[in-house]
Amino acid sequence: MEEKNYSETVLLPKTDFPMKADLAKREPLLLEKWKSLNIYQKILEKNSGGNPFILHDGPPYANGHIHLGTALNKILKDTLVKIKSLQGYFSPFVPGWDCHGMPIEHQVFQQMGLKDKNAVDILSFRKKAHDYAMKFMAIQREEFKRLGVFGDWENPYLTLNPIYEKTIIESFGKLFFSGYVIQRYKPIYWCWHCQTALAEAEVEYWDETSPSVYVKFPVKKFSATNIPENTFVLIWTTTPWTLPANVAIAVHPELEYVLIKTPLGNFIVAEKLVDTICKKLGFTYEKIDSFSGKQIENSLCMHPFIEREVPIVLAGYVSDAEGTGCVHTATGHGEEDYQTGLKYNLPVISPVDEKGKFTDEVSQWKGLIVFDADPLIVEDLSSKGIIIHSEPYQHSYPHCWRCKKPVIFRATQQWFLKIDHDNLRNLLQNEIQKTRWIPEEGLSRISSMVSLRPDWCLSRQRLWGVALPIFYCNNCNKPVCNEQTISKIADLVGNNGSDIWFEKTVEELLPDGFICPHCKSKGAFRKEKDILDVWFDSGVSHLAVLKNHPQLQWPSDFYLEGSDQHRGWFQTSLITSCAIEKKAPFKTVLTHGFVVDAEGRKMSKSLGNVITPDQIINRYGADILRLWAVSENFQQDMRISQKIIDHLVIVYRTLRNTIRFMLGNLYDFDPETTQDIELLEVDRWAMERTNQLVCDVSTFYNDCLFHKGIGEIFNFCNIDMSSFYLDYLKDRLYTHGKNSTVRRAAQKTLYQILISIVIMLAPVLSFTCEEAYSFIPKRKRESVFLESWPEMKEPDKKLLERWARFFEFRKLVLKQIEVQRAAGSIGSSLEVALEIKANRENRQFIESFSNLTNLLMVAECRIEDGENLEVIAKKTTLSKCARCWIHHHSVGHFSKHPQLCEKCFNIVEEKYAA
RNA sequence: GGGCGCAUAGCUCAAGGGCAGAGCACUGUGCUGAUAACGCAGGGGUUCGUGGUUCGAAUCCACGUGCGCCCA
Repeated sequence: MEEKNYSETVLLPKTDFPMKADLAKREPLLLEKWKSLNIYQKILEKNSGGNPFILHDGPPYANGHIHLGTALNKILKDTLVKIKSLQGYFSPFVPGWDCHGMPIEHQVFQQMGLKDKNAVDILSFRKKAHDYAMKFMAIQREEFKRLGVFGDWENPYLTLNPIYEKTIIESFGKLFFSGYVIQRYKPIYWCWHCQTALAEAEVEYWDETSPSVYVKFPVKKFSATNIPENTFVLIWTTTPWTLPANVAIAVHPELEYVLIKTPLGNFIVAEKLVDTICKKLGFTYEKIDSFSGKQIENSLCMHPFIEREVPIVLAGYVSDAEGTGCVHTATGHGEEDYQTGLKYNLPVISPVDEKGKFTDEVSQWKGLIVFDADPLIVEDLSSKGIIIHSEPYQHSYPHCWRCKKPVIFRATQQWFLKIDHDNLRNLLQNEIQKTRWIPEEGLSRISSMVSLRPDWCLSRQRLWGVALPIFYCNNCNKPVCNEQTISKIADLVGNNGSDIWFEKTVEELLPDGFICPHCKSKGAFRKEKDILDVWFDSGVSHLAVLKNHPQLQWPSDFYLEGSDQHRGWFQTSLITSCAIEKKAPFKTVLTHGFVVDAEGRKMSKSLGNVITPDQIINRYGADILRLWAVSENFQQDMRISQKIIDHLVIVYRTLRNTIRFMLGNLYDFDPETTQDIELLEVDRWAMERTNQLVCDVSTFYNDCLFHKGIGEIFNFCNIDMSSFYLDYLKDRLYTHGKNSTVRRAAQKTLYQILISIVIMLAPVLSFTCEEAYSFIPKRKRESVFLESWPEMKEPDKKLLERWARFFEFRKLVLKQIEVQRAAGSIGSSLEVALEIKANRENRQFIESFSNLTNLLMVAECRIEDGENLEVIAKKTTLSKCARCWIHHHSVGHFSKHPQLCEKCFNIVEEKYAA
């Protein structure tokens, strides 16, 4: 018999949506499309009447290329904004950059080959720093666009824009006027050789040998017990030159201290260190008494060689690992000492000038560089019996990164924002409570930080930033900052940029005829030399951006940053906002973890485990990177590795193929003509399952559980669609009449499902969904992003439960088929004849499904009464239809087409007739 | 050293006192009309470790280990 080729009579899928994604090549084309469409503005126009959803972008630093962390952050923001936009919210996204600050200053310094900061021409330096920041802003902007992030890229906010800088000045002014800003001494790293302040990052640590000394402080008043005459607290230090600045002795509240009697007098030291000390000093001792550190708090000693009372204070950082357990405290020469000093209201003494020389206050060693004075101090005090032991000591010590000389801590005047002024700290805490933190741990994290945080030091001794808008009267030396001066400077800066402070003279910066508000002098003034901490720049972004941009509003709905910003931007924003507006600038704050490698270690050059965004984009496409960003739970650390990427590529292919299959079967579909077509029960199941999916995904997305949303979509495509519904539909789509109800009903269902999936995936797989969308017939908006979110309908639970039971039954059937397949008796399930034995209830259930053989994709299904439920699979005896491949008793009944079943015979006849 | 987290199959994640589960990967296999595609089945676990509470612990508690963020 002649084998006819019926393939050409079968309605196979057709689509130009390629199976191979080729994202690295195709994505740039879609970027072009979005650009020419002006998609960002179109979306805003579409949603102009919708409720606003304002996500305020935290500004990345305009230095270097983006890394996976910055990419992750922007992708998450973009995904959320796209979801909200599709849901109809008016959701403008104004990206920003942090442009001032030290890293750029460093880079420019190196580029210019400069050695001495004091010799720099400030204005030409700032011009270069400006250009540097703008260059990297432009680079990062292109990199963010390449990720498929939508936003107002042509009008980003930059902390170096004059209009932004104006807000910085005005905000500082407001804080100053309401009393938040104060000036106070604080120790900072200081290089006496370069005569400059150093930032933490400009200090290098390496080993150095210093004189370590044991110094006795006579006790004047003791709070714990009665003590004998001639009692001393013994301290230990490796910086003898700081002894003149000693203002206190710190002990640990929980440590045990002892009073011992020795040939050299009675000493108080930590109990654990007694033996070591006495051995080192070469004397025997007798223990007289003991007490906790807490008990001796507020005792008084005398400074050993200066007329000064020295209290005993408590500090948690005191340890009994070495020394004496009693810590020499010089508030002007150490950060910890300084913090302790703030708690106990100790004076800040720092008798050292900018050249590292002792001032007049230290008459014995005045004019000597402190390190040169060290041996003299040791010699002199030893001879007086004040130092009772000294020896060289090797330890890690900070050095200037430029001249490599050991640095000192030196107290200088700095400006602070007082956290406890006007009940600010409590307001911060209240606003923290009112904010929604995702994950919830964020609340306790920031709350505990705020409860302990010190005042905010606003001044920096640097070049690249906004100058502190403060003058000093040359007559009374008092700082001057009021409405008049701020108003003038704000205008000047707003019109000319912050360089104006360095360009103009004091007279030009001050209002005409300005009189010192303190001493009424009309005389000369001088400018503050320090600039504002860059964290202040970004900390007022909510004011500079949300209040000035016509499409935005204050406060914002959402902040979304890495978890490190609990200390950084969240806090600085909250502080400026609460101090100025008495309210938080955000309603919800979401944090994500950090990008780490396969083993959970952070990425670093030294570990050699760095993966860059462009490596992934160039090889796999931005959609793969976007899929990664939302596939893991970003509230924890985010792992990435080749293995993970390979896995994502497979996930992507599955999603793409599912979409492609649906598209391929809709090539001749027109939703207009099928409105009255009635769905089969299985189609209604698919629709209800889709309803359920839309509800679940929407809920997950709204809770920012993107990975769960994506997981739901993936499982739906994989399990509900690929494994069952699509496989089952092939017969209806391929072999039934082109316009038959069963085929059109299938298409009508597929069309709805496809649109739902493509829209819900678009915020993540933006490129792929945009591409796929353009192939959906009769859906001719310019972009998938101009669509609306699928309608959330309550799914028909009863129907879904009925079908869940059907799938249990199907599983049983599949298992039996596999048994036969393994035995070699059958191949395709279409060859299977099922013999089912079922009790009444089960039988009724199974028989309630029409077209059971189609649903199970088998040839025959015979049901008999039996116990419970039993399925046996056998090979069918029926003949296979050459066209639809279904085994059917009608095959062979038609002499004209002896290989066809009745259904196919009719279709083929009709076709040939037509 | 301190604060806040995290640790479940090779990978990404569920289960929050009651039989440790899904998808992918892997292995076997079917189909050849989604074809560099698709279907079916299978193997795979010291739930980071130690101790405790409990009839019962991946789950609650304590200690420890490793990792991350922040601080010192």
